[in-house]
This record gives sequence, C-alpha cells and structure tokens, in this order.
Amino acid sequence: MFDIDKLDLELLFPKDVHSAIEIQRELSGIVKIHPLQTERIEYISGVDVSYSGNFALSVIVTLDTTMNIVEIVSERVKVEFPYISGLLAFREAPAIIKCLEKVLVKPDIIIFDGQGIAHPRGLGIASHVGVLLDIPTIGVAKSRLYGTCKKPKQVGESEPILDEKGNLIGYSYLSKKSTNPLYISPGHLCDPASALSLVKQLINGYKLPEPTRLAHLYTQKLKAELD
DNA sequence: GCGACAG
DNA sequence: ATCTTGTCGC
Repeated sequence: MFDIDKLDLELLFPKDVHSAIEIQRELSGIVKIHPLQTERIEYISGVDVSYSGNFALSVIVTLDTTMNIVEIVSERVKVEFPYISGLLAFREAPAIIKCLEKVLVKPDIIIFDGQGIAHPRGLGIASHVGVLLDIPTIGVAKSRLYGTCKKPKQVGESEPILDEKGNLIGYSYLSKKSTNPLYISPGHLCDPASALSLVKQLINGYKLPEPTRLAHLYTQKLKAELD
C-alpha cells in the first residue's frame, strides 16, 4: 500500500547516534501541522511492537468508523538499533514500515504508541513515519517525554502540553479513572485539537484508544506463540 | 554536576 | 519493552 522502495533508507538506519539526531533535525522541518477533517476519516490504524529475542514483532490493526476490524497485518524484523530515549523510531520504525508495506487497506490516519511532535526535536516516532510515508499520524504515549502540562483530574478532561516557548504541542488526556493520563500529540498532517478529538472518539472503556489496544493485544499474542 | 529519560 | 503472582482499589 506504500511505496517503500522509494524511501531513503539512510533516514531509518543511521550509522550512529549523532547522524540519527541530524536526521531528526532535518525531518522535523518537513512536519506539517494543520487541522484534519476527522469527519472524512474512514479507516484508522493502530500500531504496536513487542520483542522476542533479537526480533521486533509489529502489528497493525485497521478499524473502520464503527470500530469493526478491517484488517490485521504483522511482521517480524531483526532489531538493529538499541532503545535510546528520544531515538525510539530508529529501533521500531523499520519493523513498522515493513508491516505497512503488506497492508492492503490504506488507512486515513495511523496512531502510534509513542510521541508525535511532543519530542525534544519535534520528531517523535509518529512524526518520523508520517513524514517518510506522507500520511496523517498521531502519537499516543503512555508517559511523558517532552513538554509541560498539568495532570487532568477528571475522566474525559484534558490539559495542554506546552513546549519551552509556550507553544501548544499536544494534550494530556485522562481516558480512564485511576490511570495515568495519555500524552497525545500530532505526528504529521494533523494538529493538537484534531488529534485529541479523534483519540477521544476511539476510547472504548479502556485507557488506550481501540486501534492501539487491539494492536497491543495481537502483538502480545504473537510473542506468546513464538516464545 | 544533578535530574529526566516515549518503548 | 521485558522479567512475573498475587493483590489492593475503583
């Protein structure tokens, strides 16, 4: 569904940490933040990655507006980059992109497990993949990486996430009681308000939005079968 | 130097 | 993320 062949692999496989950071600075300048017509969205995909030995197991679950499963695709890829806070994309994106290569139904937007622009250099994994594939993306993280915000007190309540200059880069959102809030930020071709709005619509009784929750479930199931 | 630090 | 059982609270 995506022309992976036309991608510059240099942007996914840096030779070292320094070049990885240079790549992020370069790509962050390409990120486009603008409102997204959520009412025109048909398919929404959720992505998650688990690990088994030296392999990354990625799963993409695509749902329609009714929350019905349209497609589930998985991929197994050898891990090449270590986990370094701020450089998550270089570890997980390769497996995610190979998985997207097998997807038949092209999603209108993809939700990632991690940050969008709420990142030290404005390029979390959602933004990185969004720019490479030129598709709308949103980052939904379970913990904070960058930015300042208050903690929502009531379920359904949100608080703005601001960068060092006071710019709005996302929202913390309490999706379920007795849990830590979600950290939502646009990845690419989306904006904070649209991202928050869409994620709210996808919460179905659990902390995580349905596409992400299901992708996590399948990635864990895969891991259990290949242990 | 000290604290923070997506998955 | 991963290693892991029961258990306290909403």
